[in-house]
Amino acid sequence: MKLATWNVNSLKVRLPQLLDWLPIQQPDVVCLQETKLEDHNFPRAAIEAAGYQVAFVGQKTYNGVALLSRHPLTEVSIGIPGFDDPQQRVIAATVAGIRVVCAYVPNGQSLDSDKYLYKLAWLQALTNWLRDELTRHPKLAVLGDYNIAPEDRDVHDPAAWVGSVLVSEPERAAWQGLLALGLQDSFRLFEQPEQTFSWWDYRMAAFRRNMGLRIDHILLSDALAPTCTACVVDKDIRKLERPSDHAPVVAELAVSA
DNA sequence: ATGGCGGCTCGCAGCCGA
Repeated sequence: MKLATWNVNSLKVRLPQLLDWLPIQQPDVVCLQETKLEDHNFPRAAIEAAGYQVAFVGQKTYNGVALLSRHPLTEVSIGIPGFDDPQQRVIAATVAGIRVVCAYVPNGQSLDSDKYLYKLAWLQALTNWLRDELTRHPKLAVLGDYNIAPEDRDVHDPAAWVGSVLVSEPERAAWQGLLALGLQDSFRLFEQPEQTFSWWDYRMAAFRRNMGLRIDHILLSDALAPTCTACVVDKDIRKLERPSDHAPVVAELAVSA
């Protein structure tokens, strides 16, 4: 069972890349973020023709998430229950007995921004919800763009990023709060090349110079983590013309679908 | 690194992302 997450930064623009990529990686489940599409514009037919069921929720211009699955997708839920949020950032479903949550955590903009306070409140709401969700679904996977680089080794130049959004202590504390629920960072279950990132700024030839951050993650519950056999960042798609600024993260589980 | 890119919008400049 292969799980993937990818912030596409506009599914309208990235759909051809997605359709090319699906048969190459052959993921069982794909979580997409920043689809930036209203539901009536979602390319359902093209994705179903590629062999995937799909659940999605979106809005114009910003945000928007989708779940693709080669297997039946049940118990679809949208948003964080009890957290009133006009921004479409969460969709969840059950696939082959695994509860899969697709999350697009707010960016936060800067530490003195109202958006930063929203980000921290949002992360607290996510944490509270996942605590409950884990009691209902011990086999839980939370994939998405967390907009948090958990440690300095997830940052190309930690000194340059001190005091910045994505690396601040409150954000990293929120990340630790998620782990404390009984979730594990699948990427760190394995030996990994140093300077492995999942996002690179479009500017300054940042990708070519590998000036990136690791902010896209696959968290697996304690019940699921022992089944994980690999977790990698798939950089190939970031090398294409007109790429997303994010690369997909892919985890393999030794469980049958 | 603090810009420089790229995506979006009843666009033609400004906002946002990260």
